[in-house]
Amino acid sequence: MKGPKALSRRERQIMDIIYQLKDATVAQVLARLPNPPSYSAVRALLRVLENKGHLAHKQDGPRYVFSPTLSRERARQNALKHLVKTFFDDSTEEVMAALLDISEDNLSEEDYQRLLEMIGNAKKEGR
Amino acid sequence: MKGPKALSRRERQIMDIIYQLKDATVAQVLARLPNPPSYSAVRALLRVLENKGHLAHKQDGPRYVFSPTLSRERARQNALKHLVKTFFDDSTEEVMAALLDISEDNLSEEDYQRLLEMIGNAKKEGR
DNA sequence: ATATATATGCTAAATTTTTAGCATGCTAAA
DNA sequence: TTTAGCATGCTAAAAATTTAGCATATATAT
Repeated sequence: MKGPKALSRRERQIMDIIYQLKDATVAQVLARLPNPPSYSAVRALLRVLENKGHLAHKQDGPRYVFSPTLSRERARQNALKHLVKTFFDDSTEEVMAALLDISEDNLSEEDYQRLLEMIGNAKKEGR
Repeated sequence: MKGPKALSRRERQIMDIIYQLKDATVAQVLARLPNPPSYSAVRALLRVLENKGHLAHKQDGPRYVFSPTLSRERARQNALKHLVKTFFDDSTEEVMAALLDISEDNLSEEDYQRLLEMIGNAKKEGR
């Protein structure tokens, strides 16, 4: 049961939507897909993703609710590592700079304070 | 020409490779592709990406060197924003935590110092 | 109880992606 | 200069993805 890691275009879009929502019904996915195809098409894709082992579903009343099989934490780590390697030469500092750049409008005094503390703690523990 | 943003599986793989290398020849891309196809196949994909406006090439001696049309900075921002939204609920702090987590083994005392300074500066300017 | 709306299961077709192959040109070395 | 080695341009087939449609079940409201 070896799955190739690389998802197709639609599969990737769907996984992203579900990671964002934590879990989702067919209708929720459909509503968020760009150039949305038919309801049937979305169901087919979800079935494919489930067969590939990327999603699982549970019944919720009359409908299915799909969620990722990989934990959010692991998925995050993988995605972040890939990003850092692809766009930032594995430089933590450059990522930090970019992160502060895209965040700055939304950060309060207290937010900055917490960020400083986080790094302070990491510094202590990480040695 | 306005192209749809969503790339196919191979296209995405190739773009990632080129973003990582800044620019690349056919051979370089081929060498890094998982389950590498033929040389011809890679060239075809590069041509497609160029037609879609994602890549441009310049001649370097006998061969082509391909590079992204979108600036590294913009590409970074887009990718980071997408990641933060998809996996971190748009929470800067959670991203920071994850970043520190995957980085901690590689950070020196001085690195931490610089990170603290960066945030200190952002705090000042960002208000 | 019946009609309506919304689900899923399954199948097959349309489209896109991915790939390889052949022809040709340019560079470099014998 | 002739030849071997790579490079590209182009074309078309193979494979995978993406899509829609029909049959059927189930809940909901009239």
